[in-house]
Amino acid sequence: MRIGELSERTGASVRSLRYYEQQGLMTSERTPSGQRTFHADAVERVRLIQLLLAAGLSSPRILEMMPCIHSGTTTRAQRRMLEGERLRIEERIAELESARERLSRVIRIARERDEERAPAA
Amino acid sequence: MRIGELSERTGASVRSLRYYEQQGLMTSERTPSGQRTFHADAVERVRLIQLLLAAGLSSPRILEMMPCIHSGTTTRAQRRMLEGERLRIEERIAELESARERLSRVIRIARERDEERAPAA
DNA sequence: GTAGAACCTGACATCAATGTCAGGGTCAAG
DNA sequence: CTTGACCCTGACATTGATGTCAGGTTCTAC
Repeated sequence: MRIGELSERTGASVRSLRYYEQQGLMTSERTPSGQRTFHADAVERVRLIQLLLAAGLSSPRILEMMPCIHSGTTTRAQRRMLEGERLRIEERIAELESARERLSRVIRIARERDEERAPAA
Repeated sequence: MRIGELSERTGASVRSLRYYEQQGLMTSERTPSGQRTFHADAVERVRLIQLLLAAGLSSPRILEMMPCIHSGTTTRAQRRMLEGERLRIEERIAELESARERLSRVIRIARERDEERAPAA
């Protein structure tokens, strides 16, 4: 498929797809005229890239872990890296949960105030 | 206390504290010579700002919700805003959890491979 | 009073993925 | 052959909190 279709099917912008390729995160073949052609499994790969990018991993990091993901084989250093990234994600989740709790508290209190003024039941 | 002490006690850089003030997120008094002076409760406030910033809220948003947080009173629009931000945080958490699961799977598989090669027990 | 630490303002730099524009090929349908 | 949609490269812009530097003032301790 061409880049436009891949974009549509993944939700990634055409610009982003070209960027991913430039970062070595994915490959494409080219037609004689130079247009990119992607295999069907590129869809899955793009989704994975987006997932990891959204989790705050840098593209060099993602590049680094691509072989681990595909082969299931890792060196000790790679294992440490993977665990380090997972830890970072977990810390990030904890931060977000803490902020969510804070917001929920504010919302709950505001709701109680509101019901005081205009009892629901 | 002066800005350096507040920085130490909150972990926020002096630069950041000045920025928060500039964004209207906090206030300070000034000595006759122009140096900022903060009240003790500024520590709590900075921690709150950092919590919300870390959760991805913009400083105008945080500014907007400050009165809600302190008074517990909200307009309908504010309520919607608060709930919207909470939703965004929850979506973000879901993204991160999904990435964490993906990484955990990779790590687990790598571990199994490793134990095949060098059985632990 | 003097040295050094801490403070002030203002300005510019940073990071990384993405948006956007310019200028120009390619391709399918009429 | 022409039109319009799609593609190409390359370059510059964006975002927003924070880092950093310059040039200057203030405070503290000796």
